[in-house]
Amino acid sequence: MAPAPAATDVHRIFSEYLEQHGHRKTPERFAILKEVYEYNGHFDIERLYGRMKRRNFSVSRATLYNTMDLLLECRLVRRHQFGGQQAQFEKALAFRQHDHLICDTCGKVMEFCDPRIQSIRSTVAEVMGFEVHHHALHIHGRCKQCAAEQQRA
Amino acid sequence: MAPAPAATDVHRIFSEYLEQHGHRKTPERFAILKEVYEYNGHFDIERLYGRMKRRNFSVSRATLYNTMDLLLECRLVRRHQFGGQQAQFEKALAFRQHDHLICDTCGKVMEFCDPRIQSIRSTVAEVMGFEVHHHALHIHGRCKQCAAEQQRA
DNA sequence: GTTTATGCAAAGGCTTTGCATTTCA
DNA sequence: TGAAATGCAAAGCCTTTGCATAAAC
Repeated sequence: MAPAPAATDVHRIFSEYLEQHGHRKTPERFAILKEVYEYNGHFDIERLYGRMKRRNFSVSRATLYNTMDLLLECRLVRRHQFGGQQAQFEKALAFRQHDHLICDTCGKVMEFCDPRIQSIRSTVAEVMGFEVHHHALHIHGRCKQCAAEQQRA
Repeated sequence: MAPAPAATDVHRIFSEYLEQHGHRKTPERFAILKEVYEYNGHFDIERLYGRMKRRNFSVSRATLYNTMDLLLECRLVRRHQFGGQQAQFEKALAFRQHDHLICDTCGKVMEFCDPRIQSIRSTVAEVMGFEVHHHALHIHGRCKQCAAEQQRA
């Protein structure tokens, strides 16, 4: 597992990305980046919006959406569509590649890693002539706790 | 691979499901089922709506959404969220378990099978104490054709 | 000084909901 | 006949867009 990058690394990566693509370095963009990287786990735009407002750095939802696009572009953030209609985000650095377990009973999202997914990717690339960029494996079901609760009832 | 069930099998499965759950057997429901099973590949609600209207069996969008929920419930249909905001559906019987390759350039969705995904499911169930119901593996990237086109340019 | 980003509010797209009408059992 | 399904339109979310204002370069 790669060492967790410091906040300054992330800042630098974003800064260089903006520079190389002719985007401006606005305080909003860096504030959002910072906020995103202080978040553990998944969050949606509304939650991020509320949190930044509470911390007295209000940004508009439009800017949040725009900036998330930039962060996705430079791979500092990942986007997921777990179930509902709103996208979930999470920081992309600092954590090794992982996939998701989704409890359809309580909505909890857990992470897991399995090296076999890498070999599947390689096989697909080879057999289908497909250039793999990324993947998402979602395993749905019922978590341990919910199964236990069901048992008691 | 299980033999492809005839239309009558599917009809019977749905019929029994409706009966056992105290739902009514309306002509709309069976018409939708039939339409869904005549579809090859993925489709969204709007497409299904248009197709049924053209074939002179108009149903409301509301009924389509309601009926798809029933079909999902009895596992005759699967729902996917590939990229955008609208759900994609496909019939669930007649095809073996498969996963999806999504070309982010042209939007095409292809299918593939890999037995290793089954062992991942088993491992997750065992190690995490998770009761697995179903999964979705989406591999994103660029398809052969789009890669070739890119080459020429 | 230009050009790009921000913020707000309006518009958009997909899905759900409410309610009157119809239909199944 | 009574309960449930249908259809329509309105409302709900999440997201995108348009445009005036503000800010970066």
